[in-house]
Amino acid sequence: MPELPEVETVRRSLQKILPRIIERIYLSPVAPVETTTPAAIRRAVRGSTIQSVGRHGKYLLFDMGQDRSLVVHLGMSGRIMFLAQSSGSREKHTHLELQFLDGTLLRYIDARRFGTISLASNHNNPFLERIGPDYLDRQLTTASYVKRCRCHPGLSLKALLLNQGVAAGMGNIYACEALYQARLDPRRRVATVSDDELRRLLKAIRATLRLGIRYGGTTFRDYLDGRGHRGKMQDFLQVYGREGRKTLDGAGLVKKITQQARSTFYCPAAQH
DNA sequence: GCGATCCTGGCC
DNA sequence: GGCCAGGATCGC
Repeated sequence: MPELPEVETVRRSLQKILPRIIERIYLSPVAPVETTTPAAIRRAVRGSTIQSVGRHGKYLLFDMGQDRSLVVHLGMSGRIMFLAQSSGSREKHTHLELQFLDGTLLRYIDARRFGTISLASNHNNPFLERIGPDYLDRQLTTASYVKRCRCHPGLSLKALLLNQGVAAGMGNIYACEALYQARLDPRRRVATVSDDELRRLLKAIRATLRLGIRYGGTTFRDYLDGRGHRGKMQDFLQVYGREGRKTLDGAGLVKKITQQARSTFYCPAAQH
């Protein structure tokens, strides 16, 4: 569910309530823990202070100092909730709960369990090793982006954007939106796309992601930020979810196709 | 490169 | 009951 703008919105909402000292941790028996064990997480977390929250692509990195971070990926259905006080029982599918020294709580809820909970250090992060630079990282120059794209000549543009190894943070909604903004056909293979078009694409991607952040992300059903607020970006999408209707700006009809077993929405009249 | 797969819930 | 969903990995 959450893509870069949603994760960034969550990050910002949580940053405001930090730092806080962790007193107690609850992990559900089916918590999606990866590359480490629940016991190691309990050991690392208890008594430590969450100083700040970072983000790389769709990963949230809770910095606990001493070169240790709690890594959380929200998958398709993951949500994080900050609670000023313990209120009754935990929601169904709560997999992680941190209770802070002042009685406040942080909960990670994920029905489908496509998310990830893990531990990392600055120099050993098995997740970040696998993915490319964050799309909003200034280190990702247009020249280096074009170079990275050229490593995947056979991918369609849609698959290129969803590939987190090229650069990280795009998901299905913003990929469709960015391709519309760049006026590029999602079915085109990278090999048929010029350097100029790739530069245009990167610009469109960044503009789309920033717009998503400005509107606090896209809420279709479950997405809420750390304080329970809905996003507003769903009211500004040009193509996503508009099959058979016109693009929001009225440029043309939106068509829905399947690529990599996922829905792509685009406007054949405007994207080439 | 592409499709199946992990999992639950909501909607037709 | 079947299909779909904002993600990512694995095997062909």
